[in-house]
Amino acid sequence: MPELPEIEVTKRSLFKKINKTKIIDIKIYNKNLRYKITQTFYKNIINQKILNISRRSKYLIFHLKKKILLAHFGMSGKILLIKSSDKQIYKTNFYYDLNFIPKHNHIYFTLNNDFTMVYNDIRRFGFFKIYNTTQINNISFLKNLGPEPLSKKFNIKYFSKCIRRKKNIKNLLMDQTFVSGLGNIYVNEVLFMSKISPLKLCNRLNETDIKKLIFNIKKILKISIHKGGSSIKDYRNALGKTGSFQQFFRVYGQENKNCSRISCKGKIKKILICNRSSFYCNKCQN
DNA sequence: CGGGACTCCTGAGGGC
DNA sequence: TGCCCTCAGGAGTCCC
Repeated sequence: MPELPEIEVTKRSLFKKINKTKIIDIKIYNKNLRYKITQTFYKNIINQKILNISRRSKYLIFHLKKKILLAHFGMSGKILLIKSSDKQIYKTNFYYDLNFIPKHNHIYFTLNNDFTMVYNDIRRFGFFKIYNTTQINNISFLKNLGPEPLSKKFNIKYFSKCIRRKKNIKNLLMDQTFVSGLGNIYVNEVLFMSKISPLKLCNRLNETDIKKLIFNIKKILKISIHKGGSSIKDYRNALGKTGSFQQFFRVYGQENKNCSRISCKGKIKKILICNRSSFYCNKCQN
């Protein structure tokens, strides 16, 4: 599920429902995520209150009383809340029945307000890790991340400093140390909106290009968050609702279709860049 | 430094 | 129905 908008939408629904609650039970059904769940996982976070829930890039951060619980969803991870006393609303599909443990539900966190937070991840590329609160500024996964794309730090001055590298723009935008939170879908859409080829080299971008890229990155992320993220296969927010931004994709997954720009007679092409699919219009993206 | 190939893992979908 | 192949929102490593 995992690019910035989907994590942000998940964070917001979690914040609304389980912030300030206490973790009163943890059940681990599969320890083998991206990193193995350690023996001390349970004892480190049991009976701790969730003081805050935040997001950095594609990471979710649970600020507990004594620990930091860091989560990353990989390619297919998601978090779902089950409310045991309100099955009428929340038992909308197989993820939601507390009496049946589906194959890919790996961790259940029972909270003291009747909600259970379930981590589901088909491919198990996601992970949970625990840190001491004093380590918050020293977490390796967070330390090297570039600025948040929606922050003021991500501006023309910063961008201009980074484009002297002889690298293509697709890879620069995918590089989490340059800007953190963009993934394959949104990079494709941003480049289309900016009329820039994914293969264009960074050192050939002019100031207009940079302005367009920054503007479209911020705009597309904001719209997607507003639409509840993109549900391509089965992304849901923590309350089981799908997002709708996938209806607005103009290039991602649109191979061989005509370009959606009225005046453009181009076709959407698919190429591989660093083994990831890149979709672009062969006419209007240069 | 940069990028291509490959890895982790499971499931969906297409072709035959 | 079944088998085989390719591909998928991430990200790290190895190699040239």
